[in-house]
Amino acid sequence: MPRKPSAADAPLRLDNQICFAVYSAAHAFNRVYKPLLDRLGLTYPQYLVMLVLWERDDVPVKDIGEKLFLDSGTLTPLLKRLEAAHLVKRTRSSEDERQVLIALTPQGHALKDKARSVPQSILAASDCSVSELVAMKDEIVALRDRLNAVIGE
Amino acid sequence: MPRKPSAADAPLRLDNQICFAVYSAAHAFNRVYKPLLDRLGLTYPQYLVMLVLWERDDVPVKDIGEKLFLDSGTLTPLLKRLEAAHLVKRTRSSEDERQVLIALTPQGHALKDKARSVPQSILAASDCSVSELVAMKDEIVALRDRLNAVIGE
DNA sequence: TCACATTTAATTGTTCGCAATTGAATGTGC
DNA sequence: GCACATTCAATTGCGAACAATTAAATGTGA
Repeated sequence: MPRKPSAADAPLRLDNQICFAVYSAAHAFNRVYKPLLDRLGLTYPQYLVMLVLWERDDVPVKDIGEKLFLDSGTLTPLLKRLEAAHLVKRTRSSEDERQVLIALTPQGHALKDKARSVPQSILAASDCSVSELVAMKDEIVALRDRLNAVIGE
Repeated sequence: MPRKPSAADAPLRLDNQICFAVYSAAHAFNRVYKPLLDRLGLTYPQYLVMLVLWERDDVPVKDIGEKLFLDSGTLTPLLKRLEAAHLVKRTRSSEDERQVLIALTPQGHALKDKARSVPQSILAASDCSVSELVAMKDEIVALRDRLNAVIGE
């Protein structure tokens, strides 16, 4: 027998879940990015790694992982693919042989110029003012940091 | 030679990307959910499918996909795992043999009661008022829908 | 009716994402 | 100096996520 919607079920309703909003928005972003990044020969996570490296080059895997909240199980194969694409070089640090330093190749540096049009296209797809987006971003980052604080206890 | 931060690079800076905020928040949610869902024997995407089915049972794969923005390449193996866990049953529709209908088993129905504590735990981890979360959720959903609108053109 | 397009799941192959483990390098306390 | 713990990247195994293709069922137009 069909049950009428119960108030007790409200917390379990899909449309009431902020996590699903975030989850589905992440996928929507990914789908908007895909055609843009295809032209650069990058996936979205690879693009994030490149953003890190364009800010600061020659960093250990661990640093990239801390900035992107990813571990070596994700980054090691991803970085090997970037190396196979001649965008980065992986070399063991001579000071600390445990570390692997990731450095951009000339092609990796050059790709930055081709990437400059990407944020503009995303902004257009968002159909939203910059100030609104910045405000949303700050709220989402604050929420993320509160969630991450709970994990680390 | 180290370059000083250039204003022209601001759009490419990781911390300025709303997409990264959303992406990393989704992962943070997933990490908070993991221990809660482990007790139910579900992954987060499986939990989303169960949320859909707890609202309405006996639906074709396509309907689940439309609600969750997922395709059969993701859902078919996921639903087979839920079937292997005895939470759902997959049967071809007799009216339209192309469709596979997904129905909850008694265990699948029963799991709903065990899941009721999950949203409360997430709310606590968010460390945020319900009204703030609802406002954020609505903004994120609106953004997601604008992004999805761009894709479908 | 019959050729044709459309719809629906399933399948294949590639790339993430993470838990758990491994192994080498480094740091430490005695 | 030496046992011990810690750090770091790599590896393995599993579960998404999606593009592209396949195959079967259904719908449509002439």
